[in-house]
Amino acid sequence: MLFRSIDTETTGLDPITSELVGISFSVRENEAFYVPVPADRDEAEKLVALFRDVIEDESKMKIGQNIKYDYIVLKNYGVEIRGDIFDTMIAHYLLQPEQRHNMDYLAEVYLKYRTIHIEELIGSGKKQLSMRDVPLPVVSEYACEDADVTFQLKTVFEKELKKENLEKLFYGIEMPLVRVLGDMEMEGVKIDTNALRDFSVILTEQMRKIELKIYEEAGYEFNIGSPKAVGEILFDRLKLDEKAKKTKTGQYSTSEDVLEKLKDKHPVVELILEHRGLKKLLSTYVDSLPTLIDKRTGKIHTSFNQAVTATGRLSSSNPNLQNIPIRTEIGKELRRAFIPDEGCTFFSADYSQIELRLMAEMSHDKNMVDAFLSGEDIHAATAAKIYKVPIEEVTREMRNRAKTANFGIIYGISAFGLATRLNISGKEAKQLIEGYFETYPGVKAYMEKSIEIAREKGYVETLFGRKRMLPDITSRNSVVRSYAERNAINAPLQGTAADIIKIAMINISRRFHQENLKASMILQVHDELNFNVPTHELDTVRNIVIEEMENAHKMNVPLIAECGSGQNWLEAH
DNA sequence: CCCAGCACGC
DNA sequence: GACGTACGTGCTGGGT
Repeated sequence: MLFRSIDTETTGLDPITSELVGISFSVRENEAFYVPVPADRDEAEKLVALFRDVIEDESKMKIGQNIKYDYIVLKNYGVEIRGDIFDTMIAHYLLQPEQRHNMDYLAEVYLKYRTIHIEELIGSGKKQLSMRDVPLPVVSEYACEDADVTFQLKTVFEKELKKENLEKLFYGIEMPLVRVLGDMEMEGVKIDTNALRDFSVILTEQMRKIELKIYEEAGYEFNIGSPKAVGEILFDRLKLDEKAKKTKTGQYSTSEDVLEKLKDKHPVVELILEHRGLKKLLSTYVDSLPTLIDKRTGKIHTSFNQAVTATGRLSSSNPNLQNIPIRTEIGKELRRAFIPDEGCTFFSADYSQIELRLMAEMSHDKNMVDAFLSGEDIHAATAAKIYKVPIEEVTREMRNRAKTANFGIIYGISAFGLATRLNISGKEAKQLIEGYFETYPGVKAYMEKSIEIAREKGYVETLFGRKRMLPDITSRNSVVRSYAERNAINAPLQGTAADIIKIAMINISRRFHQENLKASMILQVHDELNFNVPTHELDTVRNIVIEEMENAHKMNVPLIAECGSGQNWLEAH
């Protein structure tokens, strides 16, 4: 056989820390083998090594359900899954991005077969067993079933991928990316725990001071962390707004934009906002990141999920390293704690305006294409054209409005939405949009065409054929329909940007190996890549990364990548 | 254990 | 008249 499915049973969910319990294989339908792995680490590695020829055979395709997991676990035991791979989870993600992709579901839908669910073996909740405590015949049956089902799903999905024209995207981008992501996760990111400890002390002190001030100003003590309590204080007791906005559950809304507008009415409002910001910073990042450092590697290992988002982007979890603060002065300080290894430099590169460039590229709008070709500041150039002034005479206000309009366009704008964003009247917003479409008529046509395509086919596509289904595009409910229409505009742009950076990641990883570099890619944040680079390799790495990012896909509108380096993420950005 | 509300990123 | 800008993850409070 030219391919085989493989599945590992382990002691947990995290591939970095979990230990192998067994490995199952299948090479034909309705047949599978299970190899139990001893708990003793040395014994285990010896046993796994016996399967090196099978697992590392370049000529055999390896089939797996979420095979990045098995790749990481096995690599920790000294063997590396090589050869082409076929991930059934990701295959289904390309076929039905917004459905579920777990094996139990896939087996029921595509094979009409109900699998043994893991909870039936190890239970769930607090009193969950380890897979190691499950009797051999039971775990063997379960593991073999998984390998068999995965094998059978591959037969179904390879045909579907072909039928849906998704083969290039699957075999050319998503599958090569699996190992790249696995390597990134294993590499991890180093954290300066001393810096975080100091930062925590400062933030906690500040928060305590603000807390006391809040009680003083409000005249009451209440739970500042409870939106319900905050709403009652602001609106029932202090009566800051007679017709306060309520959430759908009937509670007062105390969201940032609501509080922002109440700032002038009472000094407590700004203090509450500050308190919230600090609390978020502490609980989500400063105090929690150190607890997530892996004892063995001394680093943080996120997991990059390749089958979650509706558009093709990656997501990051446990912890999410794609939402580390950058906007506020105090928040961005956190990035000082993300550091390179000894003797290394933190290197960061990001695409400049990739989604707007793709709007220019895909719409062929002459004015927008020219603006990018001439290398102008795109927001200033947009403002100059809308307000019909020379680019030198564009004010900050004009540029800011044009910038918001540019962002709005990518998301599928409405006049009301733009008005709220810019705090201007509906009429002014409408005029701004009209000016925008006069400036970029091709963009307007492209947006209409995207919606038209969605109506005709029921889905939209990226440049690389990634689909997003939009059944709601014909809904009689205008709210539901408008939502689908915005997705019809946004998904091809956001999704194509995701495809392009994935290509860049694969090519960068290949170049690093080819050129025997010790540098490693460690993070992806949608349009940004971060690296841990031995300092003497910095010039080489910079050239490779910029070259591969800018040439990931040949376009008429140039793709530009900008970069920086330093002793931490903040300095590099 | 689950959901709502909120806040962080792109 | 309501709705009102895409895509995510994590924490806390508060209900069951």
